[in-house]
Formats: sequence, structure tokens, C-alpha cells
Amino acid sequence: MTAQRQPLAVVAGPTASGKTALAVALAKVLNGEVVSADSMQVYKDIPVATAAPSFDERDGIPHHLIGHVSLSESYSVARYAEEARRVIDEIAQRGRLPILCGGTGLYIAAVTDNIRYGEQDEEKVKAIRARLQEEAALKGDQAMWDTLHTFDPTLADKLHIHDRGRVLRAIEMYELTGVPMSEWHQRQKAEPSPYDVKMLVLDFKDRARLYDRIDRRVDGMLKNGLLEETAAVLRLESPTAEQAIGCKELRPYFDAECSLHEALEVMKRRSRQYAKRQMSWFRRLTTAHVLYVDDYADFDLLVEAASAFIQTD
RNA sequence: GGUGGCAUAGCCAAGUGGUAAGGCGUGGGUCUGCAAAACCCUGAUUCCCCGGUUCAAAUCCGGGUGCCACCU
Repeated sequence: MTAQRQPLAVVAGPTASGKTALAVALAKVLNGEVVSADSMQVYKDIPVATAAPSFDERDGIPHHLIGHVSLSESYSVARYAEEARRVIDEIAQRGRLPILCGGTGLYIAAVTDNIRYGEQDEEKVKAIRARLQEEAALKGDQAMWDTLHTFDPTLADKLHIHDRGRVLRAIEMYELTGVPMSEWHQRQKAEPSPYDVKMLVLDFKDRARLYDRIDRRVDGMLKNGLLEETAAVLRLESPTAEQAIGCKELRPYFDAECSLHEALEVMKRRSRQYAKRQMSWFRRLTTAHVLYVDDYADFDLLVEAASAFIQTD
């Protein structure tokens, strides 16, 4: 007898591929609740730019981890993983199916692969980061990479010298725990996942169709109040908001440096590039079941195929 | 009609005699604490066309074509 693992459905895919609608439809058919896996939808105040599901779109299905964080707070995968696990547990307690839905591959992986980030003293982490940043600015990327290589050659060899962010994080991890990051990876892989994951990835055989949906979505955001939302957010001077597609692309427009049309074109292009990165992430998930949206004549058929897959053993 | 300038990758563009920088876009990839971020890889057998000079031409000369500016 193997231990009963917690069923967990996942709906992943690039922006504008139709994840939200599919997740809601699945929740209805399978008695589920939706847990967002989107690094930007967690923030309140930017629902339009992040295409967070509206009241109507949710259609009575409970959604979690959306708009519960302020732009002034610091948020990251570590906190997300914790919250998501808790929420998934609660949904299961209610006897319902948790459906993880979103486009942030890292966030999804944190849950499905049961990655533990551990408790860390915030102040201590901040201090180390600041120091490493300074050191990197002074000595350069090569020197930092060399440093990492002395105590974690396995990871260093996988990282590009200019991938400063990851190199520094790996050094930080070692300073914090005394254990090389690659060793942490090993330990995590040895631990079995508590979830019975059914991962769906939405994709398009004809990429032009996805790009077209992205363009239309951006145009639609305008009608939903994108400009008003962005104007308000720009006043916050939030580094986090600057990461979201929309804010930084629209800034030149508000600064009268370009036309609205130009800013929107850039926003569409940036969204397409983002979608491409997402696809590249999801493509390598060998256990995922890919659903080509353009293979299905209508939405109901897509839902049918999706729910059939989730209910397989 | 005249005079001057310009023609280099999908776009912007450096290069004035020695064997085609760079940026953007595109496509591919990486990804374990800011991930809608960050990072990596990716293209011109040839520089508008034809002829000439030269060991050697995107670079110089002549002629054509196209675009721009100014003049009549």
C-alpha cells in the first residue's frame, strides 16, 4: 500500500492562453477551488495589468492568493510556497480539489516539487545580500563566480559567469546555512512530493494565434481602466510594480516621451517575449500533459480533455 | 531641370584600402528567495546595380537606379 497522496491539478501555460477560464470550468466539473500561481497577481492595486480574474470570471468559484499583498511589501517564492501549501491543505480539508493555476513556472515548481526555502532571519539575509552586491560591483562577475566555485563547483559549472543574481544567491545560501546549494537540491530531490500532481500545460501549435490573443488582451485592458490603474501605481514608485508588464512600458507615455499607441505596442511586444519565456520553461516539464488549444474546436471540448486527464490514475 | 547628401541583416546603425562593430527585433535556451525579473546563445560567404583602378574595394574612380534636402 502506498500512502494516499493529496491530488493536485495544475493549469499552466503562457499569458493569455486561457488558463483562468479553463481552471474555473474544471473547478465546476471537479468540485475544485483555484489557487493562483502568478507572481504578479498576488499584489493588490494592479488587477487590470495582471489580468487577475474578475468577479464575473470567477463565476462563483473560490480563488486564492490573488491581490492579498501590498506593493510595498516584499514578497517572493519562499512566502508563496508556504501560503500555497497552506491553502491547498485547507481546500483538501473541505473535500475539494485544489487547482493550481498560473504562469509563474518557479512558483508552480516550488509547490509541485515541494521546495523548502527554510526560515531565515530577514535582517541577516538583507545584510548579506547588500554586502555581496557591493562586493560584486567592486570585483566583478568573474571573481564572484570563482568564489562560488570554491565551495560549490557543481552549481557554479551550471551557472553562467554573468548570471550574477543566481551566483550571489548561491553564495548567500552557503553563508547562511553552511551547506552548498547543490547539496540542498540533492536533498530535496530525495524527498517525495506530498502531492499527486496532474499537470496541464496550455500551448498553441500556431504561435500567431497566441500572439493575437495577447494583443487583444492588452487592448482590452485599456477598456478595463489600465491607464487609471497605472497612473495611480506610478505615484507609488514601487520597484515591484516596475517589474510588472504594463507599468514600466506605460511610464514613457505618462512622461510624454511617446504616444499611447507606441507604449501599447511595446507592452504587447514585452508580453509576447514573456510568453515565449514561459513556454520555454513549461516545455521542459516532461511529466506535463500538453493541451494544444488550437486543436479543440470549442472550449467545452478543451475542458473535457482536460478533466479527463486530471481524472486518470 | 540643377546642386548636394545618402544607399550596409527585418529595423536603427559603425566602418574612408587589409578581409563586415554594436543596438533593437526574431528564434532557441537557462531557471530552487524580487522570476511579468535576470542571464546565455542566435543572423550579412558580403555592403543598391554594372564596369574600372589595385596584390587587396563596403571603402577610390566612372556610369546607372532609388530615396532625401535645397535651388530654379
